Amino acid sequence: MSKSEPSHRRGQVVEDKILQAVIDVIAVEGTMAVKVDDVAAKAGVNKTTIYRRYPNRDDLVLAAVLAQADIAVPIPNLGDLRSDLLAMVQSVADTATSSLGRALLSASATSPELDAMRPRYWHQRFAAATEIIARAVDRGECAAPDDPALLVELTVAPIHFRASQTGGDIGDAFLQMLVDRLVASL
Amino acid sequence: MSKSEPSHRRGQVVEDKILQAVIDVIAVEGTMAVKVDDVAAKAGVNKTTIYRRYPNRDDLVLAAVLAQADIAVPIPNLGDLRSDLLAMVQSVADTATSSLGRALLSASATSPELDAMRPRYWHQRFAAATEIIARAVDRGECAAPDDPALLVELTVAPIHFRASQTGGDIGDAFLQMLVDRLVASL
DNA sequence: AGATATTGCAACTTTCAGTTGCGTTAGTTG
DNA sequence: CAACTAACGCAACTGAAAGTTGCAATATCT
Repeated sequence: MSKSEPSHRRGQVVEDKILQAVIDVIAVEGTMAVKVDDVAAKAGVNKTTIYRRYPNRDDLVLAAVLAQADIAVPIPNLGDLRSDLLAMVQSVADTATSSLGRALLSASATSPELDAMRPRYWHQRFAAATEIIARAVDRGECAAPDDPALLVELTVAPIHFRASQTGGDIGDAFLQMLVDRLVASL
Repeated sequence: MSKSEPSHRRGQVVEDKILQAVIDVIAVEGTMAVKVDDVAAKAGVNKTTIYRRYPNRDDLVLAAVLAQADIAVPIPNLGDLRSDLLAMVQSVADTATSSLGRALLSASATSPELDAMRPRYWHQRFAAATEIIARAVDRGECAAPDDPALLVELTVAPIHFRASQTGGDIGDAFLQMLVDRLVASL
């Protein structure tokens, strides 16, 4: 057992630099613009080192994205259902309009691995949101809904839809309207 | 006036073959799988000819997708509100799940033309859907809503959301639920 | 038929992904 | 501190696909 971490690693430092370089590129030019040679240069690392850690370009991009997505989605806790929902919905709107968010969440034009990652990301968010609702139920603010995840989904979808498709305005009025509809159905 | 089309063109025929070849590939394997050499082969045309018409690969794909997008969205008229809405919602689901539709509607910052086209596409669909509702109101099936376009938007968004983000199931049950919620709010 | 635009063809260059062998550096252990 | 070893740097590769160029062949219009 005393397997004292066979880690010979100066690795973690290098890995962080690499993934950060990838994220930097994605945020500005999108996932398609990520070139391994460029990443190596920006990270001050040799191309070979990258390929030693990630079998191919797609896996590299995926790892970077996952590292970003893993920063836990905060669960607002303001003590009031409407406030919590508004904070969460605002957070969704922020990522949906940020260039990094758009790059990460744009379907197609990416790798199958990224496609597989999106559902996990959203389930994470849904879990956070249902937690909000569960707390409100505990406080006696409202009745427990049949399918809280679905309600959250129907609330979040229009935000992403406007951001990625219609280009419609995503302002306070819109977000409040969505929250109102969710609360009304409780 | 007698500008008798300086067209020396045997071109239109060739152009159609090229774009059709691109569409064929997209429909099966997606936009990423489109290789200029392959397209040239499938279209029975030389690679040079393609590059004489389209400056680069992206513009070629874009041209093919835009040509497909111009086919008008049909407005179902089955004489019943629920039936019309279901048909329309089903049509949205079909395009959202087809690889051609995904190519059209995926938000990739790589083509401003596509970005500009998406809102128009959806407004066209919204117009068709509000037409459906307007007819139902005329028939006395329901009251006229404040903002029919918004209702349609909230109905369509979850479909596209599941198709492009969560990968959630888009079946009859889901579509009917969406339509039910729309009808209920009339 | 003759002029001209369009296409075919082949041999390029360029870019980027991914690989390989070997030398070098930096942690780990005694 | 010395030796061992994993991780890294370096350079020169291969391979696939994008994009280019000059010239010959062919279709279309007048």
